[in-house]
Amino acid sequence: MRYSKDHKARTRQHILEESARSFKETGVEGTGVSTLMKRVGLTHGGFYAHFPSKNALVLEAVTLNFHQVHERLASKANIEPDAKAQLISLIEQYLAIEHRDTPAEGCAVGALASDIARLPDDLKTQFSSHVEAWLSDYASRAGDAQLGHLIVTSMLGTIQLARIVSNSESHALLNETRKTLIELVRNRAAG
Amino acid sequence: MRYSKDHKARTRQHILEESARSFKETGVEGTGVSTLMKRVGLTHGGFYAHFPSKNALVLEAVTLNFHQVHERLASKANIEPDAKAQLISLIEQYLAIEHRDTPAEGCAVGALASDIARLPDDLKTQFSSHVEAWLSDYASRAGDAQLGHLIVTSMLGTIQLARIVSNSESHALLNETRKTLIELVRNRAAG
DNA sequence: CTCTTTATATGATGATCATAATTTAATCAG
DNA sequence: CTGATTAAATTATGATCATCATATAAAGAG
Repeated sequence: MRYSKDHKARTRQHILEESARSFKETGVEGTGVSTLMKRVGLTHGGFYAHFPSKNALVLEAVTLNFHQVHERLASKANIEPDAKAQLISLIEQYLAIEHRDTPAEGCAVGALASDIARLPDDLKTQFSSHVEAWLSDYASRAGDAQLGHLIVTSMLGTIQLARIVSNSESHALLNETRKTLIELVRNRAAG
Repeated sequence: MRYSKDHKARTRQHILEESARSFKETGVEGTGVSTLMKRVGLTHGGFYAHFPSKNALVLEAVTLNFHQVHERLASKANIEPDAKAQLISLIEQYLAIEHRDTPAEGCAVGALASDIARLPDDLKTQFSSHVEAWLSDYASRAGDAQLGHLIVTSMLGTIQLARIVSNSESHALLNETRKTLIELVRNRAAG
């Protein structure tokens, strides 16, 4: 069953995208190679033609997806005229009900923070720079490292708690953190 | 091998404590019943004399441990003379390097947020009230729901990121969030 | 001192896991 | 249009998973 030249590359990409979704939905340990390949429409044996191990896939898929999602958020935010409004848009998108309810389409760290923390040290080292980039991106957008980091950590904690607590509490928590963080951005010195 | 009257109760307690540690170390899916029972010093078959299912254990162990750990933090904080100093002590303990480095002894939500979010709905519903109690405890300690919730969400996000990023970044992040949150507590209206 | 009770142990069940060797079949080179 | 190449499928590996039926043996009752 040989396919066209770039078919392999497209299949690889398909595995990467589908696995990112799977990991975010059911966790890294909760997603088996065979289940994953079934979702891609292939049998599990073929997996090892594309990746040397499941862990190699985890690293690549989570990294790629983390960037894709944050680029998606940023591209929408960058429509806003100034840095302050852009940062507010990022906060609003991250703390949206829609983001809470669709972890498979959302931020990989928000969905997988605990799983990532438990990854083997070498994988974690390879991934950590991207999280650090997230922190420093928000620090520079806020014009203030302290505020930028407060926004990232609080958004992360909030979306995770919002996915645990009851619906009414969850709704209140999202709204409240959103309001709090936006207030802090608005009240910061200089525009 | 029958043992003394309350031996079963003590074994059950031992399973609860050891499993909480295991879950926080290697995740819910990463901890098998047989591995767990080995840690307790028993074979895996006996598990079902104590719990109807692994999920039942997860709920009970995580709930119990969550309370135990937060009571431990509170009892140390309550040595402080006033509410403000107590809240600051809670923040300092939660964002300590020691807490980052010993997830097995630390806050269950901090170690298992992603896993808890993926639990079956009925378990999540049973657990959610305890997380809500955490939020409202800090809200009342801060005398301000907005500030209390900002503290909890930011502490949670911070400890998780601190367990992912590189050591130097991690150290800086912990120190900074600690400083930011304590500042916010100090500057709040009224004492 | 024997008998019943029951806490723990043993061992089996069938599922699913990650990995990999082998086979099949479709494309491309000659 | 034949033959080498190779993407994907099949099938096998041995480990581990959650669960449970059965066996063992020690404690407490008589």
